[in-house]
Amino acid sequence: MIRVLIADDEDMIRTALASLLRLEEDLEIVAECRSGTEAVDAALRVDPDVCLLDLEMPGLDGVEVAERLHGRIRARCIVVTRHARPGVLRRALRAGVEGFVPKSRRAEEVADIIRRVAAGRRYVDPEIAADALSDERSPLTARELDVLRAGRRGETIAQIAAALHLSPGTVRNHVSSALGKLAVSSRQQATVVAQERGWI
Amino acid sequence: MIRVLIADDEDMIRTALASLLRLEEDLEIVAECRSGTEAVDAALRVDPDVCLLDLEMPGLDGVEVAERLHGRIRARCIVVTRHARPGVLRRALRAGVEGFVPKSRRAEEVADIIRRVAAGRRYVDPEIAADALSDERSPLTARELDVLRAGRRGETIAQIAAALHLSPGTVRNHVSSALGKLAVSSRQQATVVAQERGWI
DNA sequence: TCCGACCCGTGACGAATGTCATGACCCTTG
DNA sequence: CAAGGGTCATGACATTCGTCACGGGTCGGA
Repeated sequence: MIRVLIADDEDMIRTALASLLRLEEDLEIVAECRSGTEAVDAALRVDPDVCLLDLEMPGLDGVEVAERLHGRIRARCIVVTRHARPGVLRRALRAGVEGFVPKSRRAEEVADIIRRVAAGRRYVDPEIAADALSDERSPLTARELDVLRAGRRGETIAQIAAALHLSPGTVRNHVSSALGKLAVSSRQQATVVAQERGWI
Repeated sequence: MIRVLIADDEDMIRTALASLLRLEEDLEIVAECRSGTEAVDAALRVDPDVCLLDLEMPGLDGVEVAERLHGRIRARCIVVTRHARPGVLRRALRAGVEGFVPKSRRAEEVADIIRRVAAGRRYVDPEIAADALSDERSPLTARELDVLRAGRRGETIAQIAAALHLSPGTVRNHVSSALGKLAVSSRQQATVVAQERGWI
């Protein structure tokens, strides 16, 4: 019996998937979560075999959840996303994710992907994988991405600095460096292009 | 037997819903469509009892599909949407839609809503309906919205001014006024909240 | 070993941004 | 008519932001 955690903030898709997966005799849904933080808590508590994580969630997104779980529990993570881009895939793989599925796949395939990942294999959507090979990687360093991510809702430099436990000056240096690489001139523009390319 | 057409461009949610509805003995899925135009064609061809239409679709959106079908066939339409807002609801009702369901509802409820609408009754999500009555309209003026829209990708004040044929000072005044109403302190934050509430 | 990259921090500078006061013009409404 | 709201504009002001130069630290690869 494969024990599965599902996290998606959209009730309709989450409950629909859960109902379908419950019909499978070898799968058991042990947790349904509607946010990233909820998913982390639940995963640490119930210790599932597989986590099916939506990427777009309030608070922590799917990849961030996988990062936090990676190494702490044995669960293997599958990230599901609406906008599948090569950059997101890379970020997910770096976070130790074992499965990557765009929502343009059919729901029927999800059960098989869960079984596959539970069996220790990986699953990466073939189309996205092909794109990822041919596509340019983010020129931004980890810290530069952190800073943009922490400021993506218009937070001030001071707030970003506090959130990342950095000095404001350091934050501005990272920002400035990122702006140069992206050839833009404001943080807001930088977050827009970074999001479009799936780097955040 | 209630004959149902489903239209949603996202394969995972559409196939998941279709599979669930197929389990209901009194429902029959007679068409699955991935775009608005496809939905119109299929509806005219198969003459379903109920159309379950996603709002966010490429080409024609759900409300536009309902408009085109209204009066031509007897099918009753239900619009499903991710971002349910009073404004959208008003538009849907004007288009002759009989059901309005946000994706924050559980999938299990969909079958009942379909039966209800097929029986000639209406279904409007209670929460959204309440919002619509209390009229949560934007406190921003037309110009303030224009300015935020023109700057939503991080454009500078000067660029916004040029785009709207205004003086930079005027733009800053509108921005400042909008920031006060939204209780935020930067343009980027303002665009984030305005977008979240569906005002931009 | 040294070099390069990334990371963290400081300080200073100019430019952009947001705030405020003020005044003008058009509307609509009472 | 008068009052009020929205629009447009100007100028002054403090703050924030992005840039630059600089120094110190770690770490991995040549």
